[in-house]
Amino acid sequence: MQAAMAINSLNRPHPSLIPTRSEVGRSDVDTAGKAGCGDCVLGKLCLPRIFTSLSQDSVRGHLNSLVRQNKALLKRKDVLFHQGHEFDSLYVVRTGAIKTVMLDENGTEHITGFHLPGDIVGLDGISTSRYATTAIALDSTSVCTLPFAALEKVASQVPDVQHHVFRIMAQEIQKDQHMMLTLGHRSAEQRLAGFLLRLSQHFQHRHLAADSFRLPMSRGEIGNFLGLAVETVCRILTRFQKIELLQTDGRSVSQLDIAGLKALMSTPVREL
Amino acid sequence: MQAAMAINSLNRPHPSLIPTRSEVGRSDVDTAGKAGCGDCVLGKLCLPRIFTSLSQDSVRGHLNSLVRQNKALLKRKDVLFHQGHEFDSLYVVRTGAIKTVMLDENGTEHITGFHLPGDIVGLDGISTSRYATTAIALDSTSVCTLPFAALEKVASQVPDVQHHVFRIMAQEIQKDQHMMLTLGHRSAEQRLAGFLLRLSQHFQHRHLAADSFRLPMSRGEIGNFLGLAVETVCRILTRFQKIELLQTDGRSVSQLDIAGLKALMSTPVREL
DNA sequence: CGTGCATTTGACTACGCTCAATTCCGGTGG
DNA sequence: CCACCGGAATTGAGCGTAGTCAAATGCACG
Repeated sequence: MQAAMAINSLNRPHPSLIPTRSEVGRSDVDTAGKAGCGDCVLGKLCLPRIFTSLSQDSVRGHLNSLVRQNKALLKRKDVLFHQGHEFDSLYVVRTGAIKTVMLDENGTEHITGFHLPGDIVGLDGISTSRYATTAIALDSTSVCTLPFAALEKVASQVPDVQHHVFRIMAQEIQKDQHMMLTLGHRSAEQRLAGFLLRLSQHFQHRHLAADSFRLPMSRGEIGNFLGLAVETVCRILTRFQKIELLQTDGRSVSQLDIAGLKALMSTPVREL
Repeated sequence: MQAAMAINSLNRPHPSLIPTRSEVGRSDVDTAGKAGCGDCVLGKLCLPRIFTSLSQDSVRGHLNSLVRQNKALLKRKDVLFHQGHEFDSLYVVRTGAIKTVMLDENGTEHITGFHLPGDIVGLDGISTSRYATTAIALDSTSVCTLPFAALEKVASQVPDVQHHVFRIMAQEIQKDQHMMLTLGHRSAEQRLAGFLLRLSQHFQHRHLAADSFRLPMSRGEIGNFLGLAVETVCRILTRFQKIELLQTDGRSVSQLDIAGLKALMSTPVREL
């Protein structure tokens, strides 16, 4: 199975980070999906962040042709794109969850982000024309494909679209900078509290319960992402349970005390 | 002096991070400068990253009109733009150095980046139409101003320009993600080694000595940026001197052992 | 020439990592 | 359907890196 191959090649450090494209092409994911994405292009579920406020028919036409029938279904551990492969598309997560993993020079894996429905993945590939990370599904996940060349074309014809793409990229920059702050200046407790709050917020925005949800990732992945050892993540979670900030059962989190976590966040920070 | 005011308001936590624009406008920097930026628009010194490979006269005209006479000179500690102020322009550092500082909810300062000649600052303002950081000159610094509205207009008319802007923003994303890795997964020694190497590389690209240069920022600023205490930065620098990886004299660094530092970087990393 | 910040060094502390062992859970095959 | 296996999660013990506090020195700017 090709997807499995891709995963394995991730696990053992690969000397050449630029494998050829063909071997693990987009063919390892189901590109069929249900037909007729048309109605979701401007809807909230599919491309909420890009196309809000775009409604002229001409634009709608452009965008529909862009994403129509460009859906893909991924199973857990399927690879959406691979670090070093030629960049050609962005993807919008529709359901499920995706992690992006960077393999550094030494062969160590670093998770650069978790991406939930509405998020866009692949932006890191634009600068070098090669994906800078590998995107892996954490769950059964469906995505919309946005061929970047086509997106650029539409963007150059419709200023609104161009503007939106700029904004989306700038949002990513802000998000990453915020993460830099977190990693550089906050304690393990605060990192985890912030992480949970961000997840909670995400679910709230989608009209789901903000205080009780399922984590799509393992403790190990959380730790890797936050720069903490697995054991630290565990210990802090149990500590949080003891002081009633939340309850956990495996990957389920419930009774999240949002105010309490926020209070933790505003605790005196390392001044440095 | 208005610039000083701006600095002070940074040092003590300001409840409202969105001050009015007028009080500390762009008027606190010398916008005059020498006339005739025309010849540097496509040159290596002024806008190297944006306009490489653009040479058609039409493009040149657009770009010249964009940046001509839009230069500003900053003195040490002058504020180029202020967090929360309305975003309108990007800036290209021509000479000197700039730091971007983010003031978080708790009033703590976090340095999100140092920007040397050729770097672009202000990208973080695009997403919200307000600058997300305050940009402060570390030295006497000159910048080119790129009014963003005008840049967007040119970008929508000239696909090459649009593409370049996308790339520049994606580069920033990659840079920030790399920083996330550094902060989350590397030891203090490795962070500092990486920091020095990046500086060294920057100077080398501009045909300056790679193994001997002046740091434009204080130890404290380095520490803040790297998520380390000032004392740690000092201690590691003296340690580096003891093992002959470099020599320091105040802010001057010399005899940088680039290979040695690189070796340090590839030392086993925390697995997490 | 003095005041104040930057830098350096030392002593001590503590947060979070490592190593190790156990338990829990999910998936797989009999 | 249950037993088994392997990875995930949890908990404990001990340690090390880097932070905190404190003090001395250096340096720049007024």
